[in-house]
Amino acid sequence: MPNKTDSMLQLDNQLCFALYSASLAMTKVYKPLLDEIGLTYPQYLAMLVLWEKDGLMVSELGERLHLDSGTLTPLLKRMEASGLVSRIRAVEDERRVHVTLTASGRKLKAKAVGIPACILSASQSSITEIAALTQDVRALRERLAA
Amino acid sequence: MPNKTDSMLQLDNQLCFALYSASLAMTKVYKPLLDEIGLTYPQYLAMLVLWEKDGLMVSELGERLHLDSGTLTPLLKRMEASGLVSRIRAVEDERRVHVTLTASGRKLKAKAVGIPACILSASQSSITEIAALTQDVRALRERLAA
DNA sequence: CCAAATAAAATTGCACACAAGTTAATTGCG
DNA sequence: CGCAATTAACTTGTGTGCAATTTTATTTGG
Repeated sequence: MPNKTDSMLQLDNQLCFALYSASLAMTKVYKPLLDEIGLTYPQYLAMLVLWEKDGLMVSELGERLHLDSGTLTPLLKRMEASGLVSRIRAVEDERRVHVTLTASGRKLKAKAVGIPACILSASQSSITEIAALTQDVRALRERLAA
Repeated sequence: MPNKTDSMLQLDNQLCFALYSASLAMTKVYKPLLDEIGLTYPQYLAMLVLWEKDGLMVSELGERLHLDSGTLTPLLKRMEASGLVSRIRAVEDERRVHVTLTASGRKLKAKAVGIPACILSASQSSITEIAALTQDVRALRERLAA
């Protein structure tokens, strides 16, 4: 007979699995859209940050994305290799590296503007629902990270 | 001045990023708990499935976790190497591989029963809130995968 | 002023995810 | 029956995530 312990360990009762699989499903929806503009999904997130505010340090980008330099350094090197950003060591403090969009990187924004609407459509939800869920999930993340 | 296009491309308005960072934050909360019982996070998810129903084929496990054999085969080999499961080719159809818990793998469930309560505590939320959010996120995943 | 502490990136090693292609077994159709 | 199509798992190659360590630069305390 099923008991409370079993129920707690059931995959389908796990918020962690819902988040995990929803995040992977989201990545798969983005994949064909991002392939067209030559970005991976984490690279797209980095570009969103840089389109908002250019010239951030690696560590500032990391705070924004909640990722560390072990993840970002190779990712940014690949983005540099594909001509989207420049990585420039700061003259006033040579430990720091500023990540700056190239002209090509800035122009890419024009090709990305249609993506959010595609995702909204794929989600088959209203903007209101999505906004509410976004807030709930963000609030959860903040409590988990506290 | 900020316009609608900019707003749509803002990182903080993106459900995708909320899910992505919440899922990674969740993994970090599990990490120390799973380290104690020698599992990684995806391995823990696989064990949840097997504790519910043992002896599944690789493809059945994949359907349950929404992962393919390219991910599962090496993961299951590592779990086999650590003595938690056996991978046994079916005699009636030698393409199939059944994944079966070892005695050690079954015993591990007793060490894992406390984990959900730890996670609930870390989430600083009520069971009701978590259950509701789980349903919303699961429903989103299903719409995205449709 | 200089050694120790600190800070920012980069590096290394491991474990996912997943696309694409391979191998081996089974099925189904003529 | 024979063979093409299909299926299940495996393999290969790329790109994350992240812990742990290293490198280089700056700051700080004595």
